[in-house]
Amino acid sequence: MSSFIPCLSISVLSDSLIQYSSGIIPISTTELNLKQTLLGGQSFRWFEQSPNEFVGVLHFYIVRLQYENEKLHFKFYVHKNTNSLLNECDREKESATILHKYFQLSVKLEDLFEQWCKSDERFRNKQIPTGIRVLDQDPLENLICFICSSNNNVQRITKMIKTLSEIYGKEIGTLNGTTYYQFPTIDELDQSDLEKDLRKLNFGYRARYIHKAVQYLKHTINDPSYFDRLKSSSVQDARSELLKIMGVGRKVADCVLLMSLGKQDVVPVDTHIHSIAVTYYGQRKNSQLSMSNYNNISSFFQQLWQPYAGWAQAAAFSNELRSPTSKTTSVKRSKMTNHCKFIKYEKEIKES
DNA sequence: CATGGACCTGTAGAT
DNA sequence: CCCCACAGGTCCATC
Repeated sequence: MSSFIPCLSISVLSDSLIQYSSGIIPISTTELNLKQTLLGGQSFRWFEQSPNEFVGVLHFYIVRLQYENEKLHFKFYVHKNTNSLLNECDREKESATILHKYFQLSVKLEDLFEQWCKSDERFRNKQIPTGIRVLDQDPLENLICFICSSNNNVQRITKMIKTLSEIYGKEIGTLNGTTYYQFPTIDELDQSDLEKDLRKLNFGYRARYIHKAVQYLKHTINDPSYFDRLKSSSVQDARSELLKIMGVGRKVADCVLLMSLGKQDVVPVDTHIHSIAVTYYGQRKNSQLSMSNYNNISSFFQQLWQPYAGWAQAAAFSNELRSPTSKTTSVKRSKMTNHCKFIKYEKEIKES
């Protein structure tokens, strides 16, 4: 409890930046594992300043979070020209509300865990960490991030998104020597040379995807409430809409559905979840991730982990991720469990 | 339909 | 030091 205050006293703000609010949200470690949640591969906009301290950008705020003694400390910063009519107390409440929504704190993770333990022995045997929450992220930002994620690693994705924000997003201010930028809006990204420019910035073939996606959303869809519409659509309808976007395949679509459109039961299947299915749940080896295969694995986990299967996926996934810089590979895989379950499930699928 | 390549870039690890 | 495989996939062309 002593380390937080001194830490804050040394923060240096640029002239353009002002502290907007600060406060505390009490929350247990079983409900929130801050590091795994922020850096576990669902968001690419958070940076670890020191152990248990993170800085990122939410809307037009720079947000600083620190977890200590069962409490989430927060501080919000804004550009000085962002005028707010709220008094200090209301700003704190507003900030807490933003975090409450972002971390989806009305979802009780401990209760979900209890449910998952009943159906999955890997949860029961404590092979899955607690406190990993699915973040409710901005749809456009999430979409672009996961378009960038294809055939890529977290380190590089994070760098690309940082670059994208610096080039196209509005500057917020400089905190402790680092300048932070808002994620660009669709209008800010709507530039004729976007692909060419992104290629220069080493986005690779994803430059074309992003350019096409922006063109499509801005000029073909041209609807500010597009993502809101998808939120209130069924999973199937929303997914088939997302699949129309260049660079968005089934996996990216499912990530957007889960992480920014509130579809809590969707289980995105990537190489890691695929290999988890092979290692622990008896999926056939050497099977490539074909469409029917994807459907099988996704709906298997959906059944196994309901409700909020996507949240269980995030927890199960968190151990598997590794950046190319880290030597430590994922957790050692113990013996295969649940083998029979998957075989049985496959049979049931065939019969139905 | 299902399957196999190509696709950008950066880097850890082996040769 | 050079080479190569691989990192939260998707698109496109052929069976």
